[in-house]
Amino acid sequence: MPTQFASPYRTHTCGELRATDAGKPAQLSGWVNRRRDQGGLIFLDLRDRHGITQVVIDRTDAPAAHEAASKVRGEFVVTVAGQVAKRLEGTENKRLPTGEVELQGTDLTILNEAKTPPFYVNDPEAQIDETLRLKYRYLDIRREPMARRLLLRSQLVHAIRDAHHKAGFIEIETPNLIKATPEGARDFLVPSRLQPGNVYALPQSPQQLKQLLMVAGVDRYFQIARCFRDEDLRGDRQPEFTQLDLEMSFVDEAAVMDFVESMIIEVSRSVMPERPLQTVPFPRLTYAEAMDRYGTDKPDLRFGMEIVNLAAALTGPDGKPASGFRVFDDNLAAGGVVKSIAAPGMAGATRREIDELVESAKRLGAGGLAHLAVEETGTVKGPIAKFLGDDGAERLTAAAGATPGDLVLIVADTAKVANEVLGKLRLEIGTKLGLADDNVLAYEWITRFPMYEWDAENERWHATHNPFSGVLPEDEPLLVTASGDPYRPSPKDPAGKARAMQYDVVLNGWELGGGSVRIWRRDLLEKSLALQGHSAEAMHEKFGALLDAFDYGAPPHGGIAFGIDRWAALFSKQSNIREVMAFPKTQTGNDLMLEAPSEPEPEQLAELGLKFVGRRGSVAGPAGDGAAGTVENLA
RNA sequence: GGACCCGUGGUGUAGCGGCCCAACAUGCCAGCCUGUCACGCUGGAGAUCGCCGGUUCGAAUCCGGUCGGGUCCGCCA
Repeated sequence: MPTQFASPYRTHTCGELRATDAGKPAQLSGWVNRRRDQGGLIFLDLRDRHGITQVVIDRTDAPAAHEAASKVRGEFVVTVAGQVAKRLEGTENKRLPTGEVELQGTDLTILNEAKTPPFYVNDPEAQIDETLRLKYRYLDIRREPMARRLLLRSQLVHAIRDAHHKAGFIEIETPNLIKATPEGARDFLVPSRLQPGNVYALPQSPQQLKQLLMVAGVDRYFQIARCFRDEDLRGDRQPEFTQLDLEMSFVDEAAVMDFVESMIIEVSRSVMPERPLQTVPFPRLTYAEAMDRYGTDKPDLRFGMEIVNLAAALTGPDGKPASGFRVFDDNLAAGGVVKSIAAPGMAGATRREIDELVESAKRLGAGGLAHLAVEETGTVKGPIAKFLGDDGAERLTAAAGATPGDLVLIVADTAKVANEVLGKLRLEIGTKLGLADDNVLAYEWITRFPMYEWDAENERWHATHNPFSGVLPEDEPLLVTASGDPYRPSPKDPAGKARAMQYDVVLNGWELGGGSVRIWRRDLLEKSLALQGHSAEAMHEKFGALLDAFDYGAPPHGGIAFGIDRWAALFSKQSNIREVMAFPKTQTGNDLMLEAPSEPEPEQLAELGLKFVGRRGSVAGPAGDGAAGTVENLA
């Protein structure tokens, strides 16, 4: 009978008593969820994270307990001893797992009183201002929805650890006080007291450290790692967040992806057994395919509505554009594309709905948005139908894959713009029509990303994912510049066409994780870093440890990193990762509960050899002069 | 750095130029009630409408600024 939670304060939790326990003595402790005072009879719903159990206290049977119970209010912490009893016929509560029984309390002690809480702790449905939830996070977590999500997150992390240990991974912690890396996001800096004038940086990820662990022969490493990035916040971005970070030695892309996919499947089935995996094994799309068919590198595959290229349906037998509609023909002749999506069941869209779509398309960068409705009879209607002719219009909607009832939306523009606009419209319409089943888990791989994007401002190539990603073997000859000197990159370099051994995991349209097989040869890494604008001296200054390590025998290696917060949010059907973090920050980086960030003590600054040359008020303090919060070093 | 939205008793909302020193629900307090479970009934307290300034005879309501929160772009894997 005693559970793992049994203690001097309780024999059971508030979620476990059942009819079979009737007649047994029991003691429960918890928070008062609700009190119903019937006069001579007081009912208390006692709550802990395991559930709710009804306690009944009878004035004639237990006068002292009744007296104490009459003083009890919501959120008081109490302990009640008594006997478990089956409820009277007809008074069972089917909505509670414990609803067949009640604890007939004979002794009640108030362990702690509670002020009236600032919001309804006992109402899981209540809409509460997020400021209040964050300020009183300990009360918010007491509520069922947050408690459930944090439990789910714990189960997720547990399952991840299990899967990795089983597969021979070693969990290794890497430091949080490391060296600033100029790559990627802005670093959080931590001034050093022992060495005034110098700073540590908090890791944006353990990337270099895990590669060094591979050189160290660890072979298979993983970590549930806290990462820090000093960038502006979003619903899916916090300044500190948690990654599943892993790296493997003596692997190619397939080996990493195979393990990761099996790990994801195992974790998903164990943590979310009731959520079906849409496709197993996971679909694999190249970056180029994903952009072509979905207009994004993280397509939501829970619904179709793919982007279709209409060129073939618009050209005549001579291969020249001949649709009859100038906008299409001219754009095709100029090397552009004409692409479409078919919105199911939207043929009857009102003028207003269509105007809104056109408006969206223009806002997203398209010159315009043409549309054709395929009526139930098969007749094609729309403002551009008269240019295309009956035949042309039907050929076009057939090519678009439209069936009766569909609305075909067409963009004529460059491939880049057309894909992007239609991709976003696809998402907007899919959301509006509820095409995505929110119960399904649709994982997919996106592979073969371009190695680099041209950074016009800094005249260099910029790694699309991570500066250490390896190039596909067949593209290795492309890692050269037009000038022949890797230290003089230009936008015309063949390197712009090189593809990386890079793979992303996408879940329901969210980028869950990304990784690559790394460059593991010093000469190749130096070449790639040169293309990325680093001089020989600079790369040694910034990545010296890794480059040096490669001189001592680096194995081929690769890995991946996952956003644990996003994974937990998707499992919880939440669109905001704050909902799966115990103590998140606001969009302006404030912790409303602890009131951080705050002003340091002058002595602390002095010890660090720092002084503020301008400041804004802290959360608690008054607004300052608004000058930038720059720091001057006194060392 | 920019755009947009929100801010009214403890909580969630209504009111959007005079009918409002503000309404409704819930919560809170007191009393009554021995089978309730969102218990019920009776009574009561509680907000000068985020803050500052302006327009107006008159501002919760209109305008400007500011603070706080959110969504998005830039930024960021």
